Amino acid sequence: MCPSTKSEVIIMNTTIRQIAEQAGVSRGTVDRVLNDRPGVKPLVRDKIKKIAAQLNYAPNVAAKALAYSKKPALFGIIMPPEDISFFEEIREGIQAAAEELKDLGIRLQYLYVNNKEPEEGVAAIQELVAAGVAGIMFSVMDDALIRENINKAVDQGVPVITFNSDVENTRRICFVGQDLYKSGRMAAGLMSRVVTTHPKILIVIGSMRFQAHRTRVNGFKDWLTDSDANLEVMQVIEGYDRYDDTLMQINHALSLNPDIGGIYMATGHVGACMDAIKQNAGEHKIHVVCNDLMPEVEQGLREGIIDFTIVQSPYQQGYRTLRTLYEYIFKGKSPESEYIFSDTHIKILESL
Amino acid sequence: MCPSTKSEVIIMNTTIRQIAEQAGVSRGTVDRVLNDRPGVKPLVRDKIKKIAAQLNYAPNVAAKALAYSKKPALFGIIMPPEDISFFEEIREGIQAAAEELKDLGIRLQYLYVNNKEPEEGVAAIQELVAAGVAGIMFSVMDDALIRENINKAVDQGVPVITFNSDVENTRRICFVGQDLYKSGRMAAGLMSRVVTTHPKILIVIGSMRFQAHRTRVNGFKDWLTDSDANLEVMQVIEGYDRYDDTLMQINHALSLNPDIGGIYMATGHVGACMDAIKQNAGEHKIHVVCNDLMPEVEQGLREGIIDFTIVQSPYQQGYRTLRTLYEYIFKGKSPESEYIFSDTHIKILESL
DNA sequence: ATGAAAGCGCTAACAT
DNA sequence: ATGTTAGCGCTTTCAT
Repeated sequence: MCPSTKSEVIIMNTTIRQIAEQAGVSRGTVDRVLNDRPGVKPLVRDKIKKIAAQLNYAPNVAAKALAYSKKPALFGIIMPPEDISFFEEIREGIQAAAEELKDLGIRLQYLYVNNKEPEEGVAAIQELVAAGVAGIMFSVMDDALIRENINKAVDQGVPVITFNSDVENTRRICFVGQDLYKSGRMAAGLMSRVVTTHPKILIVIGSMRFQAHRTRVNGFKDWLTDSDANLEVMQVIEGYDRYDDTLMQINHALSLNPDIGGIYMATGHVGACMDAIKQNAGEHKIHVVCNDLMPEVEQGLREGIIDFTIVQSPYQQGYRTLRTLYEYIFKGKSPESEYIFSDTHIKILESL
Repeated sequence: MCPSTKSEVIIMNTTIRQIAEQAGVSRGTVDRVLNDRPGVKPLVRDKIKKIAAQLNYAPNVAAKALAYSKKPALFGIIMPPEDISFFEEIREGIQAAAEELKDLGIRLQYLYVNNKEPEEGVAAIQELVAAGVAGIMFSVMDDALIRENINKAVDQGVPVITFNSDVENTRRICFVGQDLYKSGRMAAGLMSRVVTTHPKILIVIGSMRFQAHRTRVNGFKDWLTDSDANLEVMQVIEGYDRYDDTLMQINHALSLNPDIGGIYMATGHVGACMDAIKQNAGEHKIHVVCNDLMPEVEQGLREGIIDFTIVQSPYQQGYRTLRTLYEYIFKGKSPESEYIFSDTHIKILESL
């Protein structure tokens, strides 16, 4: 037999028993220290912590899971109602992770809150903390009240991970979500490949007041600056996610500039955009690049109105958030980075 | 507080103890039956199996892991050497899954074999079976000798999953790999979006004798038939993965047809293709769509020679294969389908 | 052929 | 403040 190489790594993990022996205490005491439970003299506590660090201790998750199996740790999830298609996909990712962690001592508690009222989000956090959750996954729009309560939860020993939309300037352990800037850049790159004859571009968003919307626009514009493509952004339309406003403004822009060759629907009402294009069908094709994969977008791809859509792997966001929280709580492993970006992918009709 | 819905599912799993009680035997006997160990009267065996099925028994992985922790189950991995970039990514996926399964009672054993000699693959299988592996991940080119030995392993109770390249007509439990046909279709869809003025297309592959290569070509051509795009495949070039052959043939084709507007590098020597294009630079741009993300492709994207590349998530292939094998062995869960396709994604320069 | 029991690493309840 | 011990569900060894 030829160059068939072998590799076998035996990892003998350290146990609390070993730590206990080295420290000259019982395993109960070690357990107390390692899980920040009260009732240990500070001096002993430090000693044990030092030994644990030295021995590179990491808990055995199987053993932990088994011990927890009668009374699993509760993981709280706060997010908008299921009937939003984007969040449904996130939820599928969460469920997939939960399935893998099924026997590993965890239980989920979903709390669906309206994204508009911070008070609901606050109430949800408090309810979960009171219920004794081991950690929280949180996805509600930023707000001072929310920030305050996230920090309060953390102070009470309940780690929080934000996902999909971040709540910055808090002590959440990390954020799992999309790379908005990158998606803006990719949109520009795609646009430059399909828009050849009519280089004037329209960008449509909800509002420049939202950081998320601005970031995509910045990504798009920065790409134009960096590249030598001759595309030109005519106008950034704010449609406030309303059909009428969006339709009217796009109509207006298109009638004023019949030579617009592309529209980047960064956010906002896709249906309105598609209708506007239908109403203004001219001699040349108007190319459309947008984000996410809502039903209207799928429809647009099928009709050939939308060329590309850039998706942000919502499934992956759900999956990674739960797993990251699990690793943090059960293995004491902090995420590598404060920002965990989900993959940014391009989809066309043939991808479906 | 408003419409905040709750959901909490408590899953009380059945244990071998319960089965033992219901069957009026000891847990040891149940364990023997459930793991197909010898030493149980057929009558008792059937009874226990029936009860287990009725109670919808599934083993608790944490408990199983803990019991195995002193002597973890060995998972064998047979694949081409690490220094192939595609397989390195697959390996990263395998390692990521292994990391998650770290405390769950498994250990990996890699065997790197040359993809060209079936005998090496056979020897590897036999070596692993002799070593007492619990299951095998296998990725070596199809061959009668290989097929025979895969079946032999299965007969000896060692489940096999093929990945990346399948070995058909065997009793492997499933195949994890790319959807070649789909990637061919997507390539055609992309081509139609960027090739506008010069609709003649060249397809370059290694050889039509390989099913994998044919399948992509078929996907591409079928898409053309189904759509009303006016693209036309001029020629399918077989370059046998050799630089010289590929370069010469493409050069020949391009000089004969200066109006070729696109090349689909389905497989084969990308570097040769890029050089041919440089040597034949004409008035119009020749658009290139290819597969995978080898270093040359990345280079091509940066130079603007390649428009799109379609990737098949090798990382995901590695990850999913190991997890699927684990679920099969430790949870007794068969994959939903015989074919598990990794995601097919489009990448552009801005994706990198 | 089958039963009994020890042990895997950790938690939690009880004892000191 | 700290030690002791009984599980958690499964595997495995030793008895019967």
